[in-house]
Amino acid sequence: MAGKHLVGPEADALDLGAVLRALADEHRRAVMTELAADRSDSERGCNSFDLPISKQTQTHHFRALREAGLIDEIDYGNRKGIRLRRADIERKFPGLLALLGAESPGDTAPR
Amino acid sequence: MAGKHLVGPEADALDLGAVLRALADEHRRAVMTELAADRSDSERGCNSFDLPISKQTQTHHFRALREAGLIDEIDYGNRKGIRLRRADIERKFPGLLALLGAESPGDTAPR
DNA sequence: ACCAAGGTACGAAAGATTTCGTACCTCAGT
DNA sequence: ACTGAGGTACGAAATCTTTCGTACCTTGGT
Repeated sequence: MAGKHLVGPEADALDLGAVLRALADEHRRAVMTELAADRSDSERGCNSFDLPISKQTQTHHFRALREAGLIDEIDYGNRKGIRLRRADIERKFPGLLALLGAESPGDTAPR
Repeated sequence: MAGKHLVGPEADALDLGAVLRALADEHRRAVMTELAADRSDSERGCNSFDLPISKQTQTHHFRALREAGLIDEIDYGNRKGIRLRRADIERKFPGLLALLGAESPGDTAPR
């Protein structure tokens, strides 16, 4: 029951185009924003995100995030764990994760 | 001959989703990478980028960049100028432009 | 006044993406 | 061994994007 790591790209092979395409989708970005906000980087269940889409579609999006190299997926057979690849992302694209939190409210400062 | 500024979103209204969708396209990202690399932020002609696509498609992409708030377009009637909105982008999404240069070669450092 | 170069508008074709229905798999608990 | 919860595979519909053809506009130079 150790859980099988599903494969994604190596840390060095992270591709900016693939990453940006992954982050361009609202649902995937919502997941990434939540993950980036949790500095403990603990593993999370896939259904701990409150996505308003069917489970088949969730499978599709989590796979897209994994194939972009943004998360690890751990397959336990009848459930799945998700973990942010923070170190790999920070090494290759420093500051990217911080941007995901930057669209919080309260940015309406007068210019 | 002053040139008319075509409208884009206000600096405060830059939206991360729109920005990431704009940057997800290879051609648009190539333009942005070139613009981000030139620290003088001088105005450039639209055909000074070596895009392997028709001019109608270029019109489409430059418009997408403007509507995302990433560039200003200045219409001179029979030609058009492009300028990076560096300050606005940096204020709202600090570090984003730096990421565009991060996919240069030479990142193959041993881990 | 004409023309050529650069650009846009509109519309259509081609290609990608997102979404979900149906069917099936895997494990935990009974 | 059965069931239920969580997840995947495959395929199809809907939607969105990218691309370009045709037609037209604007300016500068002849």
